[in-house]
Amino acid sequence: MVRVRIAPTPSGKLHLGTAHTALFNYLFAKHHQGSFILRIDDSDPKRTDQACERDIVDSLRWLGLDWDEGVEVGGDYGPYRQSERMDRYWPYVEKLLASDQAYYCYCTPEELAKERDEMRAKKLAPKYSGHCRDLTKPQITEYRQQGRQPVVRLRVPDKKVFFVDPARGKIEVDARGFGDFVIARSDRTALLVLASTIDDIEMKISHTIRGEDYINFVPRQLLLFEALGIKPPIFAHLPFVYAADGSKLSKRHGAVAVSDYRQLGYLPEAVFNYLLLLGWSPGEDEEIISKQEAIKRFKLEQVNTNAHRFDIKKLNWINGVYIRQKSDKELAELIKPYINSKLKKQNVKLLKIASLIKERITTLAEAKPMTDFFVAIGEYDKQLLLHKKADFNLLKQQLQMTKEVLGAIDWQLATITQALEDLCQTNQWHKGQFFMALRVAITGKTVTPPLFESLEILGKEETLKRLDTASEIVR
RNA sequence: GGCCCCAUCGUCUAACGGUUAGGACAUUGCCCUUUCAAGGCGAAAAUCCGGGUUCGAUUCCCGGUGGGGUCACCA
Repeated sequence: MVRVRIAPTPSGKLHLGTAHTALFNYLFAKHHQGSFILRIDDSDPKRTDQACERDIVDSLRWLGLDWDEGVEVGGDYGPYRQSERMDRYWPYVEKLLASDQAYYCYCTPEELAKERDEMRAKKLAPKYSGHCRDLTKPQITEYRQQGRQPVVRLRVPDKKVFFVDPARGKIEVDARGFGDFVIARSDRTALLVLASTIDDIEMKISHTIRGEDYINFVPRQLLLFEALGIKPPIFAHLPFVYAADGSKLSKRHGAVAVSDYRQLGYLPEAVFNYLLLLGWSPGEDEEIISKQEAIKRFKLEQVNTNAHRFDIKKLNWINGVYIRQKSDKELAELIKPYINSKLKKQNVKLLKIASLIKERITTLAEAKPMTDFFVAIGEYDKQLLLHKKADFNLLKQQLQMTKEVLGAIDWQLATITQALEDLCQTNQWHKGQFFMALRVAITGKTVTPPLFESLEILGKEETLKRLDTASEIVR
């Protein structure tokens, strides 16, 4: 039975990198009809923020990465908040102490720091010397009398440990490289290595799929599993997602949280699809791929282990693809939070507007600047009205005649189109010049959705009014 | 510094040891077109370097270089 988990720390909003890891865990679990578990690692109160946990939970749901067990859904292996599991770790420590696989270390932080500095000075890997490994009874008594509060260290054997990462192959590390490490603090609380290992054991995790920064963590965990006499899960590691410049994706790059992208008007399907392409390929030319298809075809073994760079342009393209796949009705709903509030209630208009802008926006937020002119027209430079060698006299004439023609017709797209095409042709006006002038008069801008359709939506009255305004400006 | 991971167009990637090294985004040319898009057809663009193994290396091995990670009573 496949059981995987993600264990984010609620110290920030759901980061794209965490979402990437969550996605791959999700796909792997679903592909194998297994369970995807959400555990919140809030063991450190200083790094815990309710609002962040809320954001993480909401963002995962928004992306469609629903978990089978965990925070807010429950399950048989809870609690799923690490802060509620703190008392579960010490018994394991006692067990290790009793079998002499772990021991108390009385060294002070100052002594340890000094030791590390010395090793660094000698260009050696800084690690614990093993000073308290085999203390005699009198020594222990003396340290206790000095009031020293001991930590607990695992007795690390001199040997190499290895594991097979499904995506990377065999990874071997010499345990002598890190020495006896601390598993419990002097106040008897567990460190991450231990807490995480025990949580995974108790939650019967079969595969831990996480960021590559944890590769160096695995040997320690393996040793812990061995000491505890428990079969370890399979460990797989995903590469990081870096910013476009190759540095770490951080706040100075702007939006780094999934919710930031949601707010900017990206669709969950698009973010899902984009993240999927970072490290996994469908192996054929088509890159737009549905969640169902991804679940069906996902293989951990074929995950690419290169570092990834986040490419906003590709995300934009994918987002545009998904926007175009929406029906007018769906898109109308989606853009509501972004557009001028006066437009929101006009459902008939909105449907037509949605169809007009569908091929022109890459994010939902872009709907606003593109549709604002339907509500009100801003001031514009009268030079904008002049296009392709036109002069103000011609322009005045064009505006006047347009107004007369449009004022006399039945307000429908077909008749509007007919009337304006005819007008342009009979007077032998330059099409580009004439229609650009109209466009500016009606919208105040040179880049807009299609003109005739926009007029229809705007309505006769407002159109004629704007033509008047333009005439005023020209005069 | 020790250890670990990684290395194909600018970016994301594909290629049982044999391909004109394929695709996508971005860039760019043309077409369509009343703007902008969308769409169609093209172009340019890559196997980090050096040794092996092999009839033949993008692919396997070794070394180098580069990038990243990790070495706490943080997570």
